[in-house]
Amino acid sequence: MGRKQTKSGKIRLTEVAKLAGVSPITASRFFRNPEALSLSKRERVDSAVKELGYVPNLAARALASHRTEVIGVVIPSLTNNVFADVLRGVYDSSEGSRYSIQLANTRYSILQEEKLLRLFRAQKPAGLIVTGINQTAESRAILESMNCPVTQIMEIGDSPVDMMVGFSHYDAGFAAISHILEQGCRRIGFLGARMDPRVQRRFEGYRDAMKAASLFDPNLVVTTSVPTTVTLGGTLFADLLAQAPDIDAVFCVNDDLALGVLFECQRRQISVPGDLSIVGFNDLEFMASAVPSLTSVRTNRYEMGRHAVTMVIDAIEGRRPQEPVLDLGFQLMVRESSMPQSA
Amino acid sequence: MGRKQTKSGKIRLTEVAKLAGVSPITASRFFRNPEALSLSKRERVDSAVKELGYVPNLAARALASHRTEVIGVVIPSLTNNVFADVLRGVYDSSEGSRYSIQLANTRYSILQEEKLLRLFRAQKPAGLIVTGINQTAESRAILESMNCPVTQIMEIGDSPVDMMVGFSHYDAGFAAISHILEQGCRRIGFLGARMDPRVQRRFEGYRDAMKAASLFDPNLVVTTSVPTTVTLGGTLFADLLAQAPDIDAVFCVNDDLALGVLFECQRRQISVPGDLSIVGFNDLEFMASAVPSLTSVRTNRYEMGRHAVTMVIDAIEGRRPQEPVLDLGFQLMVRESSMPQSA
DNA sequence: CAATCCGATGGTAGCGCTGTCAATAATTGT
DNA sequence: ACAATTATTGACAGCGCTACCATCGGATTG
Repeated sequence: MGRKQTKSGKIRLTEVAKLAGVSPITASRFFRNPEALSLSKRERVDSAVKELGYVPNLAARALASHRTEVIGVVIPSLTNNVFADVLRGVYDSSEGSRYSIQLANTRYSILQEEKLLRLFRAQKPAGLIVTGINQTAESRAILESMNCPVTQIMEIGDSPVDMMVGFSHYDAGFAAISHILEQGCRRIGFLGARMDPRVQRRFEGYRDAMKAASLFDPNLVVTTSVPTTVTLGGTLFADLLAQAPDIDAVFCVNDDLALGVLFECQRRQISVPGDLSIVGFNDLEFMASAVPSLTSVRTNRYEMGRHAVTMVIDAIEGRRPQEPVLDLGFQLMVRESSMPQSA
Repeated sequence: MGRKQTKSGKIRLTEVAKLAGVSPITASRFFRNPEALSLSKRERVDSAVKELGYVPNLAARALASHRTEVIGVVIPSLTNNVFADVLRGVYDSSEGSRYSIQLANTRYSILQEEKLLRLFRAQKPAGLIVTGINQTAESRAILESMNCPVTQIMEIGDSPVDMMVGFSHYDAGFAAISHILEQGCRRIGFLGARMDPRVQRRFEGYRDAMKAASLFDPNLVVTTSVPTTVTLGGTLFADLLAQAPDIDAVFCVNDDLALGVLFECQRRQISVPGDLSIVGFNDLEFMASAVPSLTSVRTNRYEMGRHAVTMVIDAIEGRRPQEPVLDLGFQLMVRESSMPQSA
């Protein structure tokens, strides 16, 4: 594939153009808008590119054209499975397009997010995807000044910076509790770790559902700011049991905690769902596989990633959606762990 | 922070220099090597930058300096927890440095990898981190021609492109089997999914350990090219039982499979470790939490990410390690699932 | 057949920054 | 005190590409 690029002769667009017998600008157009060339020139440039092994210089392109083909993606965590799925959607959607993805990780810090956005600004990205709706005022200002399409993902709210894809965590939390209540449970515990804004809203759904049934009790709530793990699920559950020994169900803000609760139940010989119902959140793959299988709230994370990228690319290319906020909803996946009668 | 950057007046380094009363080149040095400026100029430039809200143009910088401050990272999967940990190390190490990370995902395809490397070449990254040692010849050629430090991660081998951080998957597989044999098991099954090169080498460790004990039997091996899931662990285990009902242990190439096996055992009332020992690989967090707790091989993924970045940055800045290949080893984490006597 | 339009192509002029090297100021040794 | 050295600073040119027009031939039209 192409003659070795010797030290002596750098291959620039000019060299390609010379070999193809066209002007540099025509060679340039070959990459950006090949249809604009006549067939003969297109072929001549094409073979010159291959012959010389030409590699375009992205920095020069960006400088001259005042834009890049980078879509920035800002997420709070790489370790969290939830974002892995979103990212899979993001990368799947961006592949095949001309755009490449630049990832940044806030570690759940809005100050870090602000810093990263500042960094992105220097890169003049073609588009941006950010997580959640709780940016600092400064972050919002940066986003608004950046002059490129922006999509907020994971949740939806009233005042999008630009576009949004997500679902209502409040509604999802509320729906999960409603389901548990329907199963006849009354003392429903709440287990929360890393209380980020979305988890907070799930809690509010829990709280309001419980209040509506006149069953809310602060003793039923155990939370921590520590990052989530399966082991932590067991620990929090032990704390909950100490506070409220009479619980008959637990709602966990994520599936790792739920699995930890299940293991702790096995350790303590607590029968699930006989003695205790368990409901998780996110519907990770293992939930259906556990014994008993674990109820969870399925969130369409992969689709979220896909849509976010598609919306951004469409907007970059002038095809703005008529509706800037896209609600992907959620599905309650009812399984053995919350069906006492089926035990 | 800085006056709004109005449409009319673009803020370039020139503007900053003018306001600070220095030449543009001095202002430029302020960013790249502040110690070279006298204190007074440094302060003047600093306040001019803040006053104008100057944002450097990275493309111009890259074009003029012939380099970028991007480290490319090529991994096969985003969904796999294993790489999430590596990436955490990568991002942790790169933070605070001047370098930013550009991620690319091959989806376990070496052709996709080749394509991505070609793309990276156009960006002239400052350094590169790639997964594994099984690149295509073309990929290797690209890596070698790229003229920047390269670190191969996840495993180690004989002919590094440049540098390496990892461990021997063969040794790890061999060690896991040796441990199971020591516990008195004889019919040890092997469960493998997505047989990538590293998984393949774990298999070779299994095979040789079994052969050394004259216990190898093809009927004990069940593999698939399907990506790994917990559910798949259960399915493969069912297949294994059908092939070899007399097994007394299972070695799973990763922890998801191991968890799936555990669940399947619970479903079938197979006592672990009484009837069957289980050993996983990677030592994900939940392994210690499961009931019974699950034996696994701990791999130092976070450290791998950290070291890879550190080595690359050091090499970029001229501090090459004396030893280009770094073996991070592994630890066998023996837990209840492989200790029959303790049951 | 002139007037008009359109598609294909090229010339010119930078984009915003930094490498190189020379020039100047500050510091040191003897 | 003066040369030699070292810290600071600046002038100039140009990185490789594309935006912006201008051009030019040929097709279309009335």
